[in-house]
Order: sequence, then structure tokens, then C-alpha cells
Amino acid sequence: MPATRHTTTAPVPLRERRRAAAAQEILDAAERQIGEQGPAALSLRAVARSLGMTVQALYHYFPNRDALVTALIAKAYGELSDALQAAADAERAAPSSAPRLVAVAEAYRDWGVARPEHFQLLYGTPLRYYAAPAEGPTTQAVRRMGAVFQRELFAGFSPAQLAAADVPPLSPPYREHLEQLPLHAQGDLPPAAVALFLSAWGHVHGLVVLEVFGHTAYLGAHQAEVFRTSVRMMLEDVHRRIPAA
Amino acid sequence: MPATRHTTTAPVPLRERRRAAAAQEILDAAERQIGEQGPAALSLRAVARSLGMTVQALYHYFPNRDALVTALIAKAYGELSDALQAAADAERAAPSSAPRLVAVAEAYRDWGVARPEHFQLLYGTPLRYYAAPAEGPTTQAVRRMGAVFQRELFAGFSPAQLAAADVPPLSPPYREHLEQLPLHAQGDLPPAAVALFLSAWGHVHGLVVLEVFGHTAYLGAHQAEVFRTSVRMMLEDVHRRIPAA
DNA sequence: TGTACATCAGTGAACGCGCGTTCACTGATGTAC
DNA sequence: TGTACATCAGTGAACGCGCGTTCACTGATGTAC
Repeated sequence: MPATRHTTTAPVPLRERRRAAAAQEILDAAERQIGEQGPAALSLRAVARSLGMTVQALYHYFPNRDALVTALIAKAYGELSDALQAAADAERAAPSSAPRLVAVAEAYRDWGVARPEHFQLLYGTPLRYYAAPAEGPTTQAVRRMGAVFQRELFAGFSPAQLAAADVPPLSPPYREHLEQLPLHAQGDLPPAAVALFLSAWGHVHGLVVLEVFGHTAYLGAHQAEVFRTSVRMMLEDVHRRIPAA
Repeated sequence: MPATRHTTTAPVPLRERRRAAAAQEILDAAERQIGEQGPAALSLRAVARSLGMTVQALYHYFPNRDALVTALIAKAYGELSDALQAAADAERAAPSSAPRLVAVAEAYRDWGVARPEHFQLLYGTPLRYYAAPAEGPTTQAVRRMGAVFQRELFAGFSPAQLAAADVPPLSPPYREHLEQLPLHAQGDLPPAAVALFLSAWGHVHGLVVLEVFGHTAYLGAHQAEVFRTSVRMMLEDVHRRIPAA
């Protein structure tokens, strides 16, 4: 990288800034298209059309369709995880009567309900089978999301309490696997707590995915209450498994 | 309908039988194709090709692609719900140490893990937005599935006990909605129990959908244990909310 | 400050593909008399 | 039992569509001297 770059006099070359702006514009247009037609209908040609360009121009910014989709997924995960963080922060700044975890879970649901097509992009039928891009912005955002959720799920409990949580016996290899998992951003969680977290996350996700994908339409306008009730019970049940200090 | 049909002498006209057999063959081929490429890749032309026919012939059996997909969804739901029922029956015939509900939940997971593409057909990105075909074979199978799950979830508890379950207060309109829900196949469930059931179902579904769609790949071979542990806790938690007789 | 040059965003034209669906037909097969 | 006929599964040909991707190009724009 040339020494002239990123100095105080010439922060980012003009061309690079424009290029980044154009790429951003493409991403936004693609995001808009997903919001209108769903992720399956995303097409380079349609994106280009909506920007008043020809398709070929897009190839100056993304090597192919898959790369664009990958960028969109990363962006959506980032936004979702920002939403969770924002909900936690808002509750912390102006607490309501409900536990913060409920606010975080509701932020997750709200995001999905408000942007079902984007939620589908993240959690619907995989568009192709990733070889799991080991360490990208996506996994980072997922971890961030998990960290927020975890923090609020276990807020107020010490590591010692968490380690003594009442969970069914875990097999030794499973315990070991959980122990060396880079899952937890903020200090390691004991295996018992990880087991609780995984269960709770699956629980919340399941409730949201069923609703967003239309499988609980028969509940009509009560879906918000179903969710809230379930999450409250879940939180009580988890806390009941953690011994008093 | 002609009087000659369905009598003892001429049960079902030959032509009709052949027609039904051909339709079945098409469904099977389509199912096979989904199993290989996933639901999104399903194409009439490919199905016809795999049967050694031309595409147009399919139009003698299904008015269009959507009709074929609908039939496939109904079939898959039927199979999944059969699997749950079979698991419950098997446990009843030869009980293991675990509660029957665990077996039922595991049947759900097993089906999804064994046939991820079919699971995607049912629970992935909706291929199109149904106006929810009010009362078809699909909703029937879904209800059947829910009934099996419910029966085992609440096995051993009386309606009075279920009615007294410890759940957060439900708003009056929500209670009312739940009361008149044709959800429960076998006698009505009190609202508190329905709330527990909805939460539990979401929980189990969430765990399975995360695994089948590859979001918990980092758990490696331990996913079966994660699931089993979570379901056991869930069952304990639900039962803890139902008062003793 | 002025000029020659390299960069690169965007275009026009084209490729080959597979898709769902329609139409007019043919020919085997089961049916009614 | 034999024959004429209606049914209908399957075909050949064709439609129009939108897609991702490649190639050789042009012309504006920022850069280096």
C-alpha cells in the first residue's frame, strides 16, 4: 500500500471514495429489491435497471451475483445485531418494567416482522450451501447478536452461579466442546450456561421464525402477545435453573 | 357422480387408476428432485425429463407448477406428521426411559435432519405467499402433528390441572381467541395450556430449524445432544408450571 | 499552471441457458352398442 | 363377440421471458509530471 494513503493530508483518495459510494448505492438498491420481491427474486439485471445502469457495470463492483448476496447477508446481520444492541441500550437508559432480555427478544421479533424478506434472507432457505465463510463480517455480527442476548439472559448472575446451573448431565465430550467454543464474547461461560443459552436462543428464534414465515397466522393479531408471554416464561424458567448467590 | 362407480363390481375405473398412478409417479419424481436440488430448483421440465416424458404431458395431471408444489407440500406435511405419530406409537409399545414427548420431538428433528430439502420446502422461505388455503390436506396434517405433540406434552395431566397452569396473565381478548381456536384435536385445551403449547412448539421448531438450516454448524456432532438436552429442560419447565393433582 | 497519460466506470452487442405455458396434433386404449 | 367411437395421455413445435456472464470498446476524470 502506497505511503501517501491514509495520511492526514490525503485521507482517502477521491476515486476510492466514489467507488465506495457507488458500491453502497448498489447494495442499497439490492436491499430495496429484496424488500419488495424477496431474496429469491434478487437479480443483477433488476438492480442495475433500478439504478439506471446496465448490468455489466455492476461487475466493476462485485465479481458476480454470489458476492453481492454475501455482502447483503453481512449487511442484514449487521443491522439486526445493531437493533438488538440498540434495544438493550435503550432499556438500560430508560428501564421499563420488563426485564431487558424481553426488550432484546422483542427487538429480534420486531426486526423480523418489519422486514420479513430480509429475515428470510438470513434465516430462510439457504440460497446456496456455504462452506461457512469461517471468519467474516457475518459470523462477527452473529456473535455480536449472541453476546447481547447472552448478557441480558444472564444479567445479575455470577460465573459461579452460572456454572452451578441446573441442567441435565452433559456428556464429557460435549462439555469439552462447549468449553473451547469462541462463542462468548465477554468472558467464558461455563458449559451449563452455554446449554441454557443455546436452548433459549433456539426458543426465541423458533417463535419468530414461525410467525414471520406465516405458520402462526391463525393467531391473528395476538402474535405479539404469544411471543411476549413465551419469552417471559422462558426467562423465568432459565432463571429458575440458576441457584441463588 | 355416476351410480356405477365405487360399487363392488367396478371399484375404480381402470383409466382413473392409471391416471392416479401416473400422477403419483410425477409426485414421486418431483419429490426426488427436491431431495437432490432443494425446493427452489424444482422445475417441471426437469421432472418430465427424469420420467422420460415431455413437459407438456405434465399439464394433463397438474394445471401448473404451483399446483404441483402445493401437492408436494401437502405430501411432505403428511409424511412428517406420520413420523411423529409413529414415534409416539413406538414409544407407547416399547417405552424407553425418556418421556414420550422427547421421542416425538426427536422424530421431528430426525425428519428434518434426514431430509433437509423437504424440511426447507415446509419451513423455509415461502415460495409464494399463500392466502392460507383455509382447510386443505396441509392444515389437516399440521393439526395432526400439533395434536400428537400436545398429547405427549400434557400426558398425565387433567383439564383442571392444565387450566390452573402457571402462565403470565393473558389479556382477555387473547384468552377468548385461544378458547375458540380449533387448534386442539382432542377436546379443548384451556388457554393457559395453549399458551404453554405454543411456546413449546416454537421452542422445538426453533432448535430444529437452526440446525437444519446450518446456523449451529459450529456445534458439530453435538447437535443431537444440544437438542435432547434442550427438549428435556423444556419438558421439565412446562411440567413445573402445571400444579400437582 | 498546463498538458500528456493512465485509470476505470460504464456501454453495446452478444452468448447460451432453462424456464413455464399454449396449441394443434396423433394414436393407443378403453367403452358403448 | 365385433365394431365404431369417444376419450385422453403424450408429442412436436413454438412463444416470449429474464437470467448471469463475457468481450471489446469509449470517453470522462483524476493524476503525475
